[in-house]
Parts: sequence; C-alpha cells; structure tokens
Amino acid sequence: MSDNLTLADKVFNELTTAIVRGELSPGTRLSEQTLVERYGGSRAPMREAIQKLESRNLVVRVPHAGARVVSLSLSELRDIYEVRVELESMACRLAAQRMTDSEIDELRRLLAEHEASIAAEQGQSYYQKAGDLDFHYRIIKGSNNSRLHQMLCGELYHLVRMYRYQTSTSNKRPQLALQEHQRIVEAIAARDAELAELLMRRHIQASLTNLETRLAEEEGQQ
Amino acid sequence: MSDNLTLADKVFNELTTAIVRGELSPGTRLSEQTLVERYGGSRAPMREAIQKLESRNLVVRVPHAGARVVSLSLSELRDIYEVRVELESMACRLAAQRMTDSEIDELRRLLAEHEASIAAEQGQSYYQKAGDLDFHYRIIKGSNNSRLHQMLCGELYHLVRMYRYQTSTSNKRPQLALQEHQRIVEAIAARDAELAELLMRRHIQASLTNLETRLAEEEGQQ
DNA sequence: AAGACTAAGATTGTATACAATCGCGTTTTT
DNA sequence: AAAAACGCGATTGTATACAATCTTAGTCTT
Repeated sequence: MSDNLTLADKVFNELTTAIVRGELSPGTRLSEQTLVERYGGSRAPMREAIQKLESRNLVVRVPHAGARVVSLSLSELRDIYEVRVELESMACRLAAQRMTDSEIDELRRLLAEHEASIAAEQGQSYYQKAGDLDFHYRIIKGSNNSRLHQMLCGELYHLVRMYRYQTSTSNKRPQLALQEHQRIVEAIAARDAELAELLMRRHIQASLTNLETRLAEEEGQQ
Repeated sequence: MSDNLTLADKVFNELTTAIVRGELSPGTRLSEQTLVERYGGSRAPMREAIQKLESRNLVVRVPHAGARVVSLSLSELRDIYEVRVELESMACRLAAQRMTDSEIDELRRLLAEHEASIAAEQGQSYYQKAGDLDFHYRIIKGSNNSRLHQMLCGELYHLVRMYRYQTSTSNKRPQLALQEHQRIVEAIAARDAELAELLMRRHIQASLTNLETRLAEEEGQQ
C-alpha cells in the first residue's frame, strides 16, 4: 500500500523537503554515490531524482561535474519575487472572478482560524507559516488555471520557501499579514478583481521587503 | 568540436524540434526502445532525454506506462496563453524601463527589416514567424529578469510554437502584427512602461484570438 | 613562492542485464 | 452475450559493469 511511487520519486521527495528545510544548505554537492549510501538502491534512481530536482530548479547540474544544491544570489531572489508578484496577483484577480461562493466561505473560515491562533499567542510560527502557505495556495487554485498553478506551486514556491524557512517571522508581521489577507478575501468576496489583484501585489511586495531586511541583518551578523 | 553535449542532450534537442515542428504529433507514444533504434546508443540516455522533455512539458510520462507527446486541450491552451499574456506584457513593461538605448536601436533595425521583407511580398511566412519570435525574444531579454526569461523561453514558448507551426499565418495578420510591433517599440523608446505593457497585452491577446479562429476552422474541416 | 603541468582517484555518462509492472487479448464464468 | 479473471508479451524500473571526463593533489618549472 505504501508505494505506488518509484524509488526515484521517493528520493526526490525526501531531498526536496531536506533542501527546502535547509538541512542541505545551498552549494552542497550531491554525488550519486553518496545518495546510494544514504537511501539505498542503485545509481539509476538517484540520477533520476537529481534530474527531477534540476527540473524544479532546486539543484544545478553541470555535465560531467555533478549536481549542487542551488544557491541563489540576492538578485536572482529578486527576479523570482518579481515574477511571483506578477503571477500571484494575477491568480488573485482570476480567483475574484472564478472562485465559487463556497470556496470563498472556506477561505473566510481559514482566516478565522488564523486569527484565533494568533490571538492565543501560542501560535507557533511554524503553524503560521503553514497557514500562510495554505491561504496563498487556495487562491492559486481558485484561479482555475492549471498552468499558473503548476508554475507557482511547482517551480517558484520551493525556492521561495527555501529562503523563508530560516528567517523567523517577526513579531508584528503575522498580524499585519492577517489583516492583509482579510482585505484580500473581502475584495474577492465582493468580486472586485482589480482591487484583489492590487492588494495581493502589495502583500507580496511587503513580504519581499520583509525578507530583504532579514537577509541584510543576517549578512551583518556574519 | 561538435560535442561537448552528452548523447542525452542531443536526443533531447532532436526530439524537441521534432515535436515543435509537428513531425511527432500530439499523443504519439515514445518508447525507450524505439528511440534507441532511431538514435542509437542505449536506453539510459533515451530515458534521460525523455525526462528532460517532461520537465519542459513537451511530453507526459506516467509511471510504468511510458511517455507520450503532450496533447493540449483547447482549455489548456487558453490557460497557457493567459499566463503568457501576463508574463510577456510584464516583460515589456520591464524592458521599457531597463533596455539600453542601443538595444532599442537594434530592435528598430529589426522591425525595418521585417517591413522590407513584407513589402517584398516574397516574405515567406516562415521568415515572418522567425522574425516575430526574434522580436518577442529580444523584449524578453530586455526585461533583464533571468527567471522570467527561463519561464517564457524555456517552458511556454515551445508549447505555443507547437500549435502555431501548423496554422499558416493569415494574409492580413503579418501587416497588423508589424504595426503593433512598431507601436510597442515606440512606447519602449519613449520609456512609457505602462503603455508598452498595455500594447503587448493586446498584441498577444489578438494572436490568441487569431489562433482560436484557426483552430475552430480546422475543427470544422475535419 | 606562485603558477602551470601531470597523473591518479573519483565521479559522471553510457551500456547491458535482470526484475517488476502494465496493457491487452484470450479464456472462463455468470 | 457481457463481464470478470487470467496469462503472456511488451515496457518500464532498477542493478551492475565499463568508458569517458573531471577534480585534485602533487610535482615541476619559472
């Protein structure tokens, strides 16, 4: 029952979460032999897993030289966010036009949970992050555009998460983010596509600013 | 000198052009054994080529069942265009802000060539298409965003080309397209980012409309 | 001492062989 | 006669072996 998945897929999944969580830091070399020793099996599935990671932009492979965990420069990170802002605000616009009423209700319920979790103040940052991801994910699905979903969730999100995992969320940011989320949902519920798009654009730009200041702080500390 | 490339890469390139040109029609099954017989070598490189094609969305692979050339439904094609409109109009906005003056001059020269080619009336539709692609490509590069470039040129364009290759360009369309191109370049030269974005958005939406009517005609004929 | 060259070791690319899974035609059962 | 079950062939997934290429450490030259 456990595996309809091939070994290559399992290794791919394990490595994906390891990279996103930062257990494999950027620049780490991934030799096929090493993976065989860690996960068992033979080189063929490991190769396939590595290639799949490359297709998701999580590792960089150079011919005859091997694969390394991707290491993004600040400018590359900005490029990614620039694209993400555009695609996700587009998703939000489409969601305002296409989400069903019941999907919108569910979105409201989700935000109510988040509010309670933050009010409890015990809300671990982990859950907040998961909740944040869930919120964005539902809006992307609400756009009802499979290619858009694939690009955002399949390609960009892992990269973004990779650099969000380490940086602990600030004290104020969760509450601000919740407010922004609520306004976005209101706009969607009002079927005001333009406003929803604008609010999402600002929301993500704010999170980029937040990330940049944190990265700058880290630079300073090291 | 001919091959720094691995065999897998060569096969990948061959298959890519074959698919884009329609020599391998959508739905065609790609068995590893068949590829070995056609291109030589062993199964390992063929597998790798197929997987790379999958990562570019040119084939669909299901575990234990093999790979087939992707076959897009009309709604999937619309999804792709919806994303392309957004990304490429974004690229145009950024290009208006970031292209160098000399790049803009080159763009103008390119359009002058197109104009001459169309005026000669001998302009084969093939060259017109290549020129069209070249125009769009330069603007994307002008956005100076590597991720955007990768998404548009590496992922979406092959799929779009695949469905443009067959449909012969209409009689009037090239002239209209050239006019639109010229206005876009003017907007970029004037550093009017908003206008450039808007014009590109309309331009691509027009080409989608054009494509849709052609597809509808084909449906009718068959 | 710094840099270029060389050779050995390690790693990837490719080939071949075996095992697991799936598709499909046939048979069997209701 | 229609549907389910079975089995065979074909295809993919995995393992192992060999060849080509790169990396690195050491030596040599300037």
